[in-house]
Amino acid sequence: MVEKHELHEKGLRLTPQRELVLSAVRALGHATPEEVAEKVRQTHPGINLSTVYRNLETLENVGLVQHTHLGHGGATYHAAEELTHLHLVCGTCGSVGDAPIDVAANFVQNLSDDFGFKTDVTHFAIYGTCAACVK
Amino acid sequence: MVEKHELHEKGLRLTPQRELVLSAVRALGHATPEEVAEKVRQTHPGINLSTVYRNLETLENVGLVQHTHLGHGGATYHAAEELTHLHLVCGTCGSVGDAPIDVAANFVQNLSDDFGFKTDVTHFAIYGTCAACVK
DNA sequence: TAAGTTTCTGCGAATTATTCGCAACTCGCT
DNA sequence: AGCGAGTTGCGAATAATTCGCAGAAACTTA
Repeated sequence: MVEKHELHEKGLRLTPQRELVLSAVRALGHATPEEVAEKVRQTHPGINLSTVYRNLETLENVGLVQHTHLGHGGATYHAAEELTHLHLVCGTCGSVGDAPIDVAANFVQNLSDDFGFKTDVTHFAIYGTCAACVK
Repeated sequence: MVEKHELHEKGLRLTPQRELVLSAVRALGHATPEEVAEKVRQTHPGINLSTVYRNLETLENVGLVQHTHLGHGGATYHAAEELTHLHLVCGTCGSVGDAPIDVAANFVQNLSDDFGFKTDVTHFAIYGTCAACVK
């Protein structure tokens, strides 16, 4: 249980709810708080939405989870281990595709060279139209 | 009055409120609905927030205005003419910097070639840390 | 340029998303 | 076991955005 360590280091506890939220995020790939709650409730109906919100926040502080803004309103969360790709959000159908980070390597380099801006590639969503919707 | 034409073509009307919202967006560069409303109210206090929301939406449909998600929660709006730059959002200080579109040209090309994904460069925000905060 | 039609506006209420306060509970240390 | 601090559930509080309506205004046409 890797996460136990991370949590205890910061005086935090490993509760069943916290574990469930984390594994839901891992299972879902990327999901909104609402979706995480729904997933968790499939096995543990009693869990409160507030708890999900709070745990997502806590897990993010610890670095086990991270969030991204995928366009519309809400944030979506990912497990930290899976942050090895970009998100391609389709404005037409709403789907979220993945692309390896290195497609952006050049771009990130440009921003760094020209503006001193250090891009957090994993945190941003790329907006456009997916291949399926282009037709 | 260029916008009159755009509106009438789609059976829409040019109302004072609509004009005010548009010029507020143009004056502000980029702003949230709330900020637009505030700006408009400096000269015309009676304007309703709902009206601002509705007009931003309408103006966007017509193509005079466009919105972007700059990270946090809400959308921010820009005049269509000014959409010639990317937005570099600093996660540390919250500032929004600009960069010319062509820094991303290569990146956009990659996504198109490799994934058939047509990126809307003007619509997304790039998240990271600005030069000032890197130090 | 007056009348008619249809889109807008203002307003308040309804939604949706997220956060808070608090008492009861429980995790982890001793 | 027992204690103290972090957590949970729950309901209420906020914040952000959307809706429904009735009256007001903007085009169109004659």
